[in-house]
Amino acid sequence: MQDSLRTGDQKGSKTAILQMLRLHGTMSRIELMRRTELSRATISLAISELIELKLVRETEVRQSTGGRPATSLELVPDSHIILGADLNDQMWILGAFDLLGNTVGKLQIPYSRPVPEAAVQALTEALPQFIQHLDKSILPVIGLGVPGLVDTYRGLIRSSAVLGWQNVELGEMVERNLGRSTVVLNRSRARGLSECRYGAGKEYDHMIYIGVDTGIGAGIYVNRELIHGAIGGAGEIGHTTVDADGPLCLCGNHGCLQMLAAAPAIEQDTRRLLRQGEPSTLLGQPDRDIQLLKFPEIGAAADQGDPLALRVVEQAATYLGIVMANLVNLLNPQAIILGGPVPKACNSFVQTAVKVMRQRSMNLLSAATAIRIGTFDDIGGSLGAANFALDRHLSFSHLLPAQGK
Amino acid sequence: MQDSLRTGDQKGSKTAILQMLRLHGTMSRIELMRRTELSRATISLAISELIELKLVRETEVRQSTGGRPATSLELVPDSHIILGADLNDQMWILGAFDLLGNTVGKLQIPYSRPVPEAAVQALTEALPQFIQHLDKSILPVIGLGVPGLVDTYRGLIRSSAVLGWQNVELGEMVERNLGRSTVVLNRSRARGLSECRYGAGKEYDHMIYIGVDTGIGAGIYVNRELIHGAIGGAGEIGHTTVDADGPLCLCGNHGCLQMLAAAPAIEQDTRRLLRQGEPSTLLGQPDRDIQLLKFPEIGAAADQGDPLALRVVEQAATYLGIVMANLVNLLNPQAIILGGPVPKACNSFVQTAVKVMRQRSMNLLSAATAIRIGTFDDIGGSLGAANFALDRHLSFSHLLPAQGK
DNA sequence: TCAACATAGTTTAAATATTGACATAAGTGA
DNA sequence: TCACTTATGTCAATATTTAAACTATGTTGA
Repeated sequence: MQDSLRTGDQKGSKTAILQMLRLHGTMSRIELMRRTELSRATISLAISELIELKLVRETEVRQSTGGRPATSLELVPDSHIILGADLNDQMWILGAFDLLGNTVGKLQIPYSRPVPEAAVQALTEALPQFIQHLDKSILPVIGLGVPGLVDTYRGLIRSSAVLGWQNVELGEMVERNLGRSTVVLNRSRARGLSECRYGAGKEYDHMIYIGVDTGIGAGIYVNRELIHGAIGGAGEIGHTTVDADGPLCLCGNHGCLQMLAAAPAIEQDTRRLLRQGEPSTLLGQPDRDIQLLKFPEIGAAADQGDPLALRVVEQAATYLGIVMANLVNLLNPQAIILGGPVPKACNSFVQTAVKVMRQRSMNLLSAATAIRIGTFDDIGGSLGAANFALDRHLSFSHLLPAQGK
Repeated sequence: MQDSLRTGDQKGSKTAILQMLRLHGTMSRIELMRRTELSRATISLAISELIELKLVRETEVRQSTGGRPATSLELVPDSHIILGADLNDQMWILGAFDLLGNTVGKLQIPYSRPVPEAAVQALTEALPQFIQHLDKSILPVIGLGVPGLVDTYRGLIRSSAVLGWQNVELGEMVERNLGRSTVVLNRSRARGLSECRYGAGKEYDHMIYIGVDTGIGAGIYVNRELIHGAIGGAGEIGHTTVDADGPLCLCGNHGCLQMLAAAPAIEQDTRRLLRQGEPSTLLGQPDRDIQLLKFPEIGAAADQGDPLALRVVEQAATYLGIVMANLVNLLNPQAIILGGPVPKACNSFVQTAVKVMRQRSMNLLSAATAIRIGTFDDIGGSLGAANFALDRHLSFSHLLPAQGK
């Protein structure tokens, strides 16, 4: 788990090419030449061998640009399988994926008690049967996306409010039980990585993912790779202070973003206003239990113009928009991907957040920033975690014929 | 100017070794082996040749750790010279540096009129004489650190409030006049790069530089390299919104950090309170012209316990501290370097900013973040710009004997 | 004091990787 | 059709990298 910090060795043109195709998708030989800074001859030779090895394949012949048309190349999707899992407080979502990010297997694994041992045991018991179905070569790594602050370099969950765990050496526990190299990262970062490589962000080299669910998490991607920071904690956007006098957060500070803009905040504000007697279509039948009102319904009401819901949603989205503006000024991303159920279920939330972001960020930077809604649902975390594990561990050395150790 | 995005080609062990020594400083052969992921043999051979070429030298023999002691290696400082310049609204500060970051020449070049042509002309006229003194090999690049929003990939100043310039193709202008490859970047990012490589940040791989002067700018460094973002605008921290109802900024938004925490804000607040008749040691003689009161004096008064000055300084530092806390949560840096005259001249400013930062960021992340005061004075921008030019352009291919093109 | 061990660095032939230069392929437009 | 453009293939020549055996220089403890 505690490899060096570098992602993917650059040794050998074949490795470099595979890495490039994995991170950036389809490319022609000429494009590979430019991006890898290798010669045409080297690329040509290496590609022949990789096609021979059935790791790469030609797809379409493109439009001519005035000469011989280029041929697109991509990884052969069904040559190898990678595994990833996304953890929440009730279950794992385990996924198996090919090298193009397609899901080839998915399984929900509930665990009995809210303790690390139970979670690890459930995963350990379920995995053998899960991978039995997959007759292809499964790479000997697994990535785990978990909520909370994770020291990725040590596979250590430092602290997770969602799980109620502290200092859990999850990486080592799983590695011992599963016998495969294990990489642990924050699940928002994992979900963002799947968007970055295969989803809404796949056109962008520099992007930020923001997941809005019961909390708010983020991932920052530079050149399609995740930024970690000192201990793997980069991206804790949910604890950005947006209102110094705001409500107390579990982290000990006041006015953290996720106390003001995540789904629970929207639900609470809505209930409070309803109790104060404000009119709203959300009341419906008179015996309606306000306590059962959940976000999807509120978001839908806002999109349909219900004034109360709209007001609450816009308030929350404004906070997010301010943080997004700061992100734009600070990191100048090509795109921000808004993921998670809240942006997906509520268009007015997104509209407001983006409007505020555009207002409050520098025009020149804002103009260079695209906004997209996340592509993946609950499988995104597993896909991203699996990819991250591959980033960290193999760099395809396992796929190529052995030459020396 | 519009090379590929990659920094430094990885071709050849010698290039990789030189790059490693340049970015990370002194290292032994074994450490180089680990960080470059090359074999001992390769390192050993390459180092021999590099010593032969007088590009690398052995320095001390270290303490033994239970076996043969390692020998430290570093770049030979006086083998080559790089050039950089830092622009403000009145002059260039031109510098020449060796490969260890030592200043071997410095010159202030005022320019007559506040237009790009005059600035470029002044630089063009002064340079030949400046480099005449330096009898060593001067690498054919120059880096320019300028205030404002810079599209680094195009050498274009998009917009600079300090200079009053818009869409100036400075890179091309200078390149044409000087006949050397020119790289333009924001000067705060340049100043931070000098701290990152040679100054207060040289122990850290992941750091953030914040310069507090008449404005506030920043640079973000991951693995000792500058993060650019989509158009080179990453680091515009001065326009972070910290008080949505705050004063109007030149950028068009309200409550930007640099309107509340930079030197002019401190000066204005102090004057306002003095005019309101608040007691302070700053008044001194009764005929004192309040309008002439400048930051260094206010900072000194705050450090000596003057209540008015302290109050103003602490207010400004609190805003900065909030932004620093957000930076810690968002990027999890190993260190934040506070540069520029304000932190340097006023200890209480720093104390307060750090205190607020520690309060408002996640404990686990804050505990991993060191705070340092910048090392360099006005030469830092030139040094950083020169380094950045080397990062972008040569990667030492010019230093090694030619083999092919 | 000396053997046993630990860490750092060198040398060699042999294996691998990369390239320049030239050849070929497949399109466009007059 | 020819002249031109862009993309790709081939191969001998060259450059780089490595495994493995060896040398060098320290510590530790009987």
